Formats: sequence, C-alpha cells, structure tokens
Amino acid sequence: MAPINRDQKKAIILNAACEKFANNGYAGTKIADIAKSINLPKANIYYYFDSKETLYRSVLDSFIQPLLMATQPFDEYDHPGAALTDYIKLKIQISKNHPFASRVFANEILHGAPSLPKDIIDQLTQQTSNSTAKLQQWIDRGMMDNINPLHLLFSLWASTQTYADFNWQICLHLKTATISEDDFTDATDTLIKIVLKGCGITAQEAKCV
Amino acid sequence: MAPINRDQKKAIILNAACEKFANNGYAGTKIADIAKSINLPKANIYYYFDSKETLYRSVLDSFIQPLLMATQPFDEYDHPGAALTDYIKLKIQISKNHPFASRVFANEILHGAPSLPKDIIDQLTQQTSNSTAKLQQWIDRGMMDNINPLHLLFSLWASTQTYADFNWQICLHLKTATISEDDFTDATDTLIKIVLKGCGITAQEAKCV
DNA sequence: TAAAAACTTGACCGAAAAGTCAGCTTTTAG
DNA sequence: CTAAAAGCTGACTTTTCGGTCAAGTTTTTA
Repeated sequence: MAPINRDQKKAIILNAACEKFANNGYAGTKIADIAKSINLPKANIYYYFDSKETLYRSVLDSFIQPLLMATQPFDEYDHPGAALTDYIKLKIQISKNHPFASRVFANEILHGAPSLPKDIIDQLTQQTSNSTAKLQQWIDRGMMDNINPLHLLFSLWASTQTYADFNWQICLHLKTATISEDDFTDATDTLIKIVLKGCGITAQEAKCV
Repeated sequence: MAPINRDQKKAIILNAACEKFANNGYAGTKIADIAKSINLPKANIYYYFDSKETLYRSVLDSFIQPLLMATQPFDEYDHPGAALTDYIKLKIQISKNHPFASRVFANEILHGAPSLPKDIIDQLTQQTSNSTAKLQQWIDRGMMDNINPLHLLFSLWASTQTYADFNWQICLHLKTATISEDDFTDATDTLIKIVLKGCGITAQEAKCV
C-alpha cells in the first residue's frame, strides 16, 4: 500500500479545504464537506488539524509565500517598463496557478481581514511602501509619467487578481468554462500594453517570466 | 407616534442587512445580529421578510439598478474618450455611494453567483456585449488602439470596484480609516489618465458626471 | 514478535442559529 | 365605539455543525 506521509496527507486536506473555502467562504464551509470531497470521515480531518480555524489559517498561510514573491521585479529591475511588465506577468500567473487560494485571500480582504496575522499585514504594508517608493523614484527621474504610485498599484492588483477572484464573471463573458491559456495571454498582453503606454513608459527591456 | 410606513421600515432592515452581509458574508451573518444592529427583535425581521434567503436576495436586488445604469456612457457618447471617462467616474461613484452593496455583490460573484437570478445575468451579459461592440467599433474607426475590449472592461471593473470591494486593503495602504473625497478624486484621475493614454485616445470631450 | 506509537472512525454531545407561533398591542375602518 | 386588521415579540422548536472520544486497526520499533 502507498505509504502516505503525514505532510502529504495534510497537503491533500489543505487542497480540498482551499477549494471549499474559495467556493463557500469560511462560514459557508462545513468540515464534513471538505472531508467528503476527499472521501475521509470528518473525524480524520480533526486528527490532522486542531480546528476549522486552524485549517483555514493554514490555507491562508499557504498563499502568503507566492503573494510576497510577486514584488520581486520592483527590486530586480531599475526600469519601470521591465519591472511592471514582469510584475503583471507574475501577478496573472498567481491568478492562474492559485485560483482557489487567491479567492480565499480575496474573501478574507473583502471582509476586513479578520484572520490575517498582524506580521503578514506588516510585511504587505512594507512591500507596498517599497514598491511605491521605487515608482516615485522612476517618476522623479523622468522615466515615466507622474502617475500616483499607490493608485497605480491598486489598479494592477485589481486587474490581475480579477482573473482568479471573479473567475465566474470572466468565464461568463468569455463564454468558456475555464479561462484558457490563450485568454491568460490576452489578459497579460492587454494589461501590459495599456499600463506601459498609459504611464508613458517607452523603452522596455523585461526579462520575461 | 410616528406612523411607520411598511416600505420605510423594510428599507431600514434592508440597509442593516446590507452592511452585515457585506462584512460577514451570507453564511456568516445572523438574522439576530441584523436585528440587534437596529434594535429590533429577531422575530420582527421575519414579519417583513420571509427568510434569510429572501432578505439577502432583496439586498442583491437593490444593487442591480445602480449597476445596470453605469454603462450609459457607452450608449450616450460616440467617442471613446468621453465614454470611458464618464464610465470610470460612474463606476467609482458606485463604489463610493454603495460600498456595502458593492461588497455583497462582489462576494456573490466571488462564490460563483449562486443567488443571482438568471434574468439579471442575461442583462449583464447583454450589456457587456453592447459595450465591447462599441469599443470594437471605435477601434475599427481608428479612434483608439487595438485593445482587447473585453479585457479592457475586466480591468475597468476590477480597478473601480476595488475601492469598495477591497476597501480594507485600500484604507490600510492609504493609512486612513475611510477613503476620503480627495482619495476618490485621485483614484478617478489616475485611472482615467492611464486608460485614455494607454488606449491611445487623444481628443476627449467628456461631459463629466 | 510483542508492545508502543500512530492512525482511523462511528457515534455522540452541546451550542448556535434559522424559523415558528401564540398571544399581545396598536392602528384602521365603518 | 368596536371589531377587524396589522404590527409586534418572547419563548419555543428544530436542525445543523463544530468538536470529542472511546474503541478499534495499522505501523513502527526494538
């Protein structure tokens, strides 16, 4: 018989929980449903996770790492075209690769982040400060138009995350059951085109992700 | 004693419900909490609304009208600059004026629109078709760059709604308790600037809302 | 191979919350 | 003025669901 490792099994439960939390929210999700979706008795879930809250927090936690990675282009490049191009690509990749976790996180923010640990909030705040500082620097050096950096970021977050968060709506209008590879490419290209030109960024030399 | 009008009282309950649903989601909201927030006994809520589901549906319903109004600029103008300028202004106004209902609606979409009536979905689909057709027309007439109209709309929706939906996050980074009038102005101006220039739209003659 | 450790689960418990209702008060109609 | 209609609510019922546990089985260890 396949020797199931404890961490592997926790990961299986975590994945199932992630999808359920994404589809139904925290309060709308029953532990029994998570269990049933992977053919486990409810009590078995409790052998691996202390409580519903712990399980939910673990799901949130699993998304923090990818989330924090995305700002890398702002550190890596000293050119707004390169940085924004890669940033948009990365953020849309996250929507594509973590559709459920993205929605759990979105749901969390939507409701005022009641379960988001303070240290994570601090890290996100710090990152945003760094990114806006970098943008302001580029503006000051005449490398891009005088665009409010924070509101630019808000737009980028919203426009990229929307492909995960409001997946239902996207699929409705794209008349498809799931967003295709091509659609993600279209989304990325369109956004990059609008944002670079819209910010008056000319030469770009992105490395491409 | 003040003669309580039935519709007025229903509206009061609806407002209270809207805020609670926005903050806690459908499953996370207790009828007793809605009642307590306006100092009514729970049973009184049930005198005006058959069930929690009915009340929730009514909240959703109340947001459909403002939502459908927003596309007016696409019918009213035959110039992408004018239309997009007013559209962005209108959409951000909605985030400002209906912060709770916006979030209830966002939550509904986030979870795959389980309670959205089919006829509303059809209306939204139809509107989107009209808007993208208009955009395509402007592109064909050389009035703007060849931008994928649907993805442009997705970005506009996301970027404008984010001020209501992810209000917590916006306030966190703006370091404020509530988004100020000036912040909304900044948001609007920034978005309009990026989008018009980003779409290669030159002359604009918006009426301003 | 035996004892300990790890894992599994059906049955149960208690709290929470949706929804009901009988009986009350207030308002309205004639 | 009175009877009916409308409005109100405390107390109750019912169901659902998070969480527990005792009694197992399987795996590991020595």
